[in-house]
Amino acid sequence: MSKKDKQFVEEITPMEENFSQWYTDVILKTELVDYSPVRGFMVIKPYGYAIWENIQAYLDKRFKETGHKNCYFPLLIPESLLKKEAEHVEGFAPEVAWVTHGGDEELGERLCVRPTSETIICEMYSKWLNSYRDLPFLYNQWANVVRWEKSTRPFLRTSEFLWQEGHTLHETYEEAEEETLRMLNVYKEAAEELLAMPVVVGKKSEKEKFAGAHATYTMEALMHDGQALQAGTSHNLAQHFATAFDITYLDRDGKLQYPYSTSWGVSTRLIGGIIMVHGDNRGLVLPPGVAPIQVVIVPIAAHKGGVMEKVDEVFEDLKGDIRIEVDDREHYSPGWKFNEWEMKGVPVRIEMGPRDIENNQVVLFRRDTLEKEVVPMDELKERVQELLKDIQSNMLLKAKKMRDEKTYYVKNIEEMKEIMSTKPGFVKAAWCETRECEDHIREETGATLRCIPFEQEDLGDKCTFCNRDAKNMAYFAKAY
RNA sequence: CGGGCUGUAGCGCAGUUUGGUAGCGUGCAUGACUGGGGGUCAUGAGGCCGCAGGUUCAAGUCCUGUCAGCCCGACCA
Repeated sequence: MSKKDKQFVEEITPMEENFSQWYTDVILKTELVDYSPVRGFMVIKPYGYAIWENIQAYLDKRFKETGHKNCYFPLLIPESLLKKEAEHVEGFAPEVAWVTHGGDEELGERLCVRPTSETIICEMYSKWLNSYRDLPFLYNQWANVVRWEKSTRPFLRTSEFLWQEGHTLHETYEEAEEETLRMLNVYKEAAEELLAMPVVVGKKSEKEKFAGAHATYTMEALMHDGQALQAGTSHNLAQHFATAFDITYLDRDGKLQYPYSTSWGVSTRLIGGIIMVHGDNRGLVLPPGVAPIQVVIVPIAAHKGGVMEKVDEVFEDLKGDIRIEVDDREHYSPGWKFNEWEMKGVPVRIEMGPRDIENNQVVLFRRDTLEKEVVPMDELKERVQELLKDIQSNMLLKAKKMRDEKTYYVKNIEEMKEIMSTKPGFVKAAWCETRECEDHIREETGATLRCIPFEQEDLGDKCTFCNRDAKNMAYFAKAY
């Protein structure tokens, strides 16, 4: 390896050496984000934003298929509204940003920048709901929210982030519960089908649930460093917000009733998940489903014998179904471009040079396995489509394998402590579901309850940690 | 919030110990040659040394404050 090569490789800190530094290096060098002048606020650059747009497109379609409509509620919420639901305000108060002035004038009531929109949406819902015939309300909004965080990391925890928040009203508890689980399932499918990110779905403990919720469901993904990422949540709010905001309607019998509400959201945090589940020491590895560029064509010796003509031909042929770009920059060498696009995680690269033109073939490179293959020109389109599908499914398999390798059973808290300090990951255990035990586990091991999974395994009748009667099998991990 | 570290050209850094004309590499611009894994040569442009005070004849360098970022930990979801 030449001195220069070595220098290049060292641009990204190896993940085994320092995972946090690797993450920081990757997001900056691949131009997903940049830091803004305000602490905790990030700029999402075009390459990063394009990933978000792809996530949005998929989810927006799924939301509409499941009967939801988009709308938009204001950024600012009067303090009096925020305070209406006691647990909710207690949970969010420490991290809301306040607007106190309009121009030079001090406001009569200060306004908070939404940390989430339950309150203002419920306020509006109380005006809009009159009859059982109006139900259900199935609305979603794509928005930004602000939570004043003490320590931040781009995508994973920022003071402002982009997300969608669904807010629904239903006649019965059962319907609300069904909606809550339906949307969690949409998230799970998005994670697995689109992001190739395996998730564990289940319920949060009382301690971990959303401020003001009756029950919180979550999907949890495991990152390369063995830490879990809460990748999406769905809350059954029961009648908590309806009563607090006095949302009422007349039912079939002419009686005044409170509806049941839900809320659910995923955010730009998902992008952080993609990076940390799939990335390697060369940089990003993007699943074709969300990759802004799925295929890049790198012409070699572009000025020679009909190379560009053939490149244009291939580009025209593929561009209808595939997000494809031609890297025709003349001042970079092919080798430089190979490395650049690998770092940026483009799933498939097509190399086309004089040799290929002569033999009526191209060279294909796939980012997930780093393998090259030679393909005859007339099989190219078919092969590329096949390859994109194969990469997508292979990435999910690979991620599942990684997760399974980092998922452990333990016999007691000492064993868990050992695992958390040496080879962190998911720990499955029988659990009593008491707050006392949960706090103890956290203190001893640094791990928190991730969820009580829907898919249960029989791990015995006694709590693995405190020997009380176990209620369910649960997942624990250190979390982002 | 605590501990450690950093801020000098787009990026990576040296210069700070011992105050005295702003440096290197890379990138960028132009041109030529090159082109199958981070090319070669030539010419050129690019600096409120994070910001604000202070000490001094003189501050990138010393002092105070402040802002931002990174790493480790705590907190939070």
